[in-house]
Amino acid sequence: MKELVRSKLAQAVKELYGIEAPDFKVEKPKDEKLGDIATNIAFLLSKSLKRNPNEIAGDLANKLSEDDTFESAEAVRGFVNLKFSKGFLLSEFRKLLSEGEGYFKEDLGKGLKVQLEFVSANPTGPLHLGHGRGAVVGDTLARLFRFYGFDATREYYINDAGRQVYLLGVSVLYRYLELLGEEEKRPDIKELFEEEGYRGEYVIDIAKALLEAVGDSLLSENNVLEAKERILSFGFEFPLEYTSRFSPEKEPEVELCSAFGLDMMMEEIREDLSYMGIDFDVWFSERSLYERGLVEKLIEELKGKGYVYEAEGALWLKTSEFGDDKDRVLRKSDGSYTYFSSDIAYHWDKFKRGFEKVIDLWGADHHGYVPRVKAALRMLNIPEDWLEVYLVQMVKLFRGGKEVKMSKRAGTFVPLRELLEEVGPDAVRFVFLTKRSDTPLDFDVDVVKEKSSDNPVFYVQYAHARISGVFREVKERLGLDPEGEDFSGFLDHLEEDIELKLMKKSLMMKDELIEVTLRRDPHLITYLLIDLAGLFHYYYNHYRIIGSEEGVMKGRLALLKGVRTAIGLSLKLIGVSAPERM
RNA sequence: GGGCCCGUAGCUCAGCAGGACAGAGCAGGGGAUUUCUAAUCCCCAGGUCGGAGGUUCGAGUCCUCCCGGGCCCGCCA
Repeated sequence: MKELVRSKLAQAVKELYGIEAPDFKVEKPKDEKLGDIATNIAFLLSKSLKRNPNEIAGDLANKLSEDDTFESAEAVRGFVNLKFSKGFLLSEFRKLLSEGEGYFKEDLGKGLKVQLEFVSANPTGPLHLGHGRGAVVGDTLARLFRFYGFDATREYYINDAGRQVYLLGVSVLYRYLELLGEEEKRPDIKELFEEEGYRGEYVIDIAKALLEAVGDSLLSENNVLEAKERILSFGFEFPLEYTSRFSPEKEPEVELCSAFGLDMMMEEIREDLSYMGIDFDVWFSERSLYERGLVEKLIEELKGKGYVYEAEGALWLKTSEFGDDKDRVLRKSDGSYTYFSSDIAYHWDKFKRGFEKVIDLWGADHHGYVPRVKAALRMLNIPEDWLEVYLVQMVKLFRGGKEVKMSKRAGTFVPLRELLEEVGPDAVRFVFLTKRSDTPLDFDVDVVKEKSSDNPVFYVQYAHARISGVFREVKERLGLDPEGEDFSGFLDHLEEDIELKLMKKSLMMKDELIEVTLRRDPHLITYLLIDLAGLFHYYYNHYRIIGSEEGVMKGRLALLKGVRTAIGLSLKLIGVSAPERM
């Protein structure tokens, strides 16, 4: 509707002054008493027309009051305030009723290929709350992008290369030996585990599964290949991708533990995500970049452009020439590559795969990492605005008014699964979207478990369920079917201001969702939902549907149907269920 | 020392590509239940938008400085 108003204003400016309108704002006024839509256009025109803003606003208001889209158009202190006419709102609302969710659609993306990379947690431990938040924000953005005509891909980057994976193997092996009472036999493993190992209980779980599958056959290095076969034939319910690819090189027993650990962890991560309703389209392996020689190729490419030099036995990239604080190491003096190298290679690969826009969600602790990646991309002649990075801040969990800091299972952090099991995916998703993702979030478990208006998730879902309840009741008592029958013709019978307001808010949801998408602010959807649900609850408490005069009742049923569509769609876009009853 | 983020009602936070008297929920006080789900609704009270300057017709929103809090500054990932 904003676009419609915008074009009418631009048209009016042209007719009145014979000039093109500047880039003006069309927005909801802070105070709804002022009207439905306001614009600052007169302020912007006042300079070029050399006239007082309020006079210009007056001209425009006069012009627009002739338009039957508007009930009124007024100039107030330089603003043009517009109020939609009842006729216009009714005809829009009828469109909503006949088109359903389709009414809210718009082809903004025109098929633009967008990739969203998020979560990408190291597969060396369970997902924690911060990962969950990134997952929800990323997935919601993906849903919005798809709804608005973008060709969006969800991708998870698996850091399955490098030292962390080796350390996972060491940790699993140590716990395995411990289970057999043999840890003293490998002082090298014990020492490394104690210094840098993963200490969470989940490693013991992996070791137990391993022990069950292979018995003590890993005690002797000669049996590693045999152990691999035993794992593969043991009948785990998850794909043993890493294990099956494993081939013995140096320290084969550690490597086998790594591979098996990766398989188990990735399975757990996939389960958590899918429990939250998130399915990735692509699981991209860091290791595959090395296997394809892409990291070497990248370095050759950068060398060819003259951005690489050698110093102190390492290979450096001149990122400082592109806005970074200092140059960064690509290849360490021991010959291994940094995470940075593979990460540039990864983004280079994304570019070559034809993504026209890439959005990364990273943990906020990576913020110092942004300039160097952007610097590298510029060296590769990748456009500045191709990559958008959003940082996701951490989540603190509160229970009984106190912060929950640790978990036995994960060690130093609270695993996402614990929260999911306690409050369910709907609450988790909703609450993760109640704050801007780049600021820290406090998650109060107790609030979300309450079944009252204190709990925003239930509050919104309840509005949806209530409408469904009315529809059920109408069907049973009167044999009417608001879902199937078309009552939109009875909207004329509605006389109350609040009914028009409910229509307006439902219709405006389209503009709001579009703005949320373009500004990448998915958290605002929860506020929009609370707002609309609140207005509905008020209405429900003050006006009866069943028992009103027949025309009014049918009009109200049509109204509720449209409101439910707006709520249902918004819930769907944030991935929260819209229950028929509660 | 440098960088990023934050500081809005007692609490948790919206609002920040400048705009009209600063919003919501919770907590606090008072009310509504012969009813389509009270898992709801209504009313009241509550703020010098951390502080000081600046830009502007107009600043919670932009700029500078200061104060307070969090996070990051590795040939780790």
